[in-house]
Amino acid sequence: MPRRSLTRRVTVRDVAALAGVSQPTVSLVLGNHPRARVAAETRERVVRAAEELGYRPNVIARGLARRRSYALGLIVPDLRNPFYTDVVAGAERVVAQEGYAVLLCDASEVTPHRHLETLRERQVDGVILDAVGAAALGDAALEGLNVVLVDEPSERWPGVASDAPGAGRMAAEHLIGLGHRRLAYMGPAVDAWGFRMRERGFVQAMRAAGLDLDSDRLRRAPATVAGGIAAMRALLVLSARPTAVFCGNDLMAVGALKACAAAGVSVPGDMSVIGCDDIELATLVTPELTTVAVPARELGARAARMLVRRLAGDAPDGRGAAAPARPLPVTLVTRGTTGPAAARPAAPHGEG
Amino acid sequence: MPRRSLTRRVTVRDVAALAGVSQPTVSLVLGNHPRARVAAETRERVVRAAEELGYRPNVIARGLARRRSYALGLIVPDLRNPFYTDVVAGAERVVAQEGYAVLLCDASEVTPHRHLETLRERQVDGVILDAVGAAALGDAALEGLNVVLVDEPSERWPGVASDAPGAGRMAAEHLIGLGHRRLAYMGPAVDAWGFRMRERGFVQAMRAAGLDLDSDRLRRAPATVAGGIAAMRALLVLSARPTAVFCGNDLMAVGALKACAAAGVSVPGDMSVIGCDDIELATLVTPELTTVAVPARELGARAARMLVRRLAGDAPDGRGAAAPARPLPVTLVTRGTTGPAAARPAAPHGEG
DNA sequence: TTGTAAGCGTTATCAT
DNA sequence: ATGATAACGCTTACAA
Repeated sequence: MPRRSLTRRVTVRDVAALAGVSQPTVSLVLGNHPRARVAAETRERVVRAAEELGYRPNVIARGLARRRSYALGLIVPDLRNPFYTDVVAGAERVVAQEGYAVLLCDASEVTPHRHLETLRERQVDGVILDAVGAAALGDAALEGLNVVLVDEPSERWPGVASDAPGAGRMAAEHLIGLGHRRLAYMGPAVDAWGFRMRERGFVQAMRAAGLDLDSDRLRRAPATVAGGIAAMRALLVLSARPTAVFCGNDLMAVGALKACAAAGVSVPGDMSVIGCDDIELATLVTPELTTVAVPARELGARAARMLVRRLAGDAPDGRGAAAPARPLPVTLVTRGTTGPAAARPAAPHGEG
Repeated sequence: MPRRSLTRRVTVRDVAALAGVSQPTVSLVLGNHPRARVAAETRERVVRAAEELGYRPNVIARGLARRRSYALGLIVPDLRNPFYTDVVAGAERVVAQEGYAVLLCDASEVTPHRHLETLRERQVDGVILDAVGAAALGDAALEGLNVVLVDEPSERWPGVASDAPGAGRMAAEHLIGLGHRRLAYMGPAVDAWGFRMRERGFVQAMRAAGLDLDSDRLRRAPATVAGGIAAMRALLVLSARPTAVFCGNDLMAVGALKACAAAGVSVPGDMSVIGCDDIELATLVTPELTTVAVPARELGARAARMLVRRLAGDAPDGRGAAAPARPLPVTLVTRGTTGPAAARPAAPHGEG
């Protein structure tokens, strides 16, 4: 076999030589150009030569010449949150099909700014930002990049979003429908559109039902399990303890559950808990978590498709969100952590 | 401000022009070459010019010239398993510090072969393979690549591994120490070193204690929650039902827990369950999962360091595992899902 | 110490 | 239909 693995890399030149054609001809044939006008017989020879030599195009070189890297950046808030790995999976698949590579960036390890910097240096053709606060990034950070936003609508950049206000509304209506009147919300302080809207939708639906969200019952904490634990602990010691709580995401909700268990508060007997996202974990806790399902994969896939399409359409720096795609619907998933409000609200437990 | 964002990209040439020096000089200064011999005053001018123009090096072009891409591939079995996202996080941090980018590949979405192909085309400087069965990949797939293996020791490639046999042994000893005699194991059928060794260590420790692993009590299923559910279901209907089971990883263990709950089998009362990995999820189920902790981040970090070092050392295709680093220690984490064996083994439950 | 020239592997624009 | 030739942006001898 004519493997020349340890020697020099095989280039178009080698292929050209073997096929007995000029080097650019090879490029024409192998560049899978749709309508490359080259004689069938020539093409045949080239292809065969390439195969025989085990030729692999050098994407780097191609990128340099075409002034495209065929690489995309994808920045997510935290890969340890399964929700985002789902978004990634959705995007990755689409993007791979189109021949792009993905530079995955975890904003919890390195700041978005630094990531953007790196991505720029690597000449990415575009960037998907998922809930990393694009607005707060400053215009310069995104200047000249092809950007698509996930879950942070903007006038400036196109993107896709889930129906976050709807999620909050659904949570509230579900709880209120169960007879709860003293509701609470926990979510992160970060200025992320998704969380803000979930909260807003929740509050609005409460208002619509004539209920108020006392400031004591609005807890700010990181959108993690630990944050959920902390927030729930704070809620549990309130003199007017809520009977139900909506958590900004499932991770927090699971933390809330843990805190209840630790405090001997029964769920959903004494406390109803509802999350948001519907990650796999939601079905792994006991009781299983009631939550509002957000289509993570779909979010990722759509964003990717949108970006890829834009790149193909040669809109190098196209401003403005095109057709402001309407939000992806979310759905209530009733499971075991929400139940009817007790006849009379439970008083704070004594210790023991 | 002299921002020329929408115009042509800023290149070394522009910087050279503004600084009034030749283009290679700029390259010399900005290429952060350790001992680049260039007049302090010149360097100063260049740096200032670069800053003023907002110059950003084009990593692609640099790669082409240096015949290096400063990109690494990282292939993991499944990003939905938090264990692997931890490995990724560990690697990512190290690698980012060294100025490399990571092309993340999920072997559950696309075959390792295709990933390798893509990575080759992108001229990655090296690849980290985590438990994707490098041995079974065939020599050609890895030929000419700089490879580091995680959790699959090989004569051919260097790598790092955890003490998988030790994990199995610890699990067995823990269970046996609690008085269990009828043990079971569940793990995937895939030919992955880690799982094989966990199993082997488990079985050996049983033998050492004069116990046998009946084939009925050796269940093969995917290393997922669903797999764990299926495997546990099968165990529960055995006439000689085990009193304790070691699960190949935590995901399976959680599945096992769910299956027990669904069947009304109390854990650890009627069944002890021990997992392996110690992912965050282990502390989120009730009762919390007893497991053997494997240092995921550390595995990723070490592999990355190993690879980066090799690349720096200019060992383009260095064969052979260097110092066959000894395995990273694992530790038993006793939590709530294991307990003493019941005085007399529980008979299979009737229905009701 | 600095500039000149050549080249990295491709693609693109011309003539032919 | 094909083949020279010139980029792409940067690095790296080697010459000045």
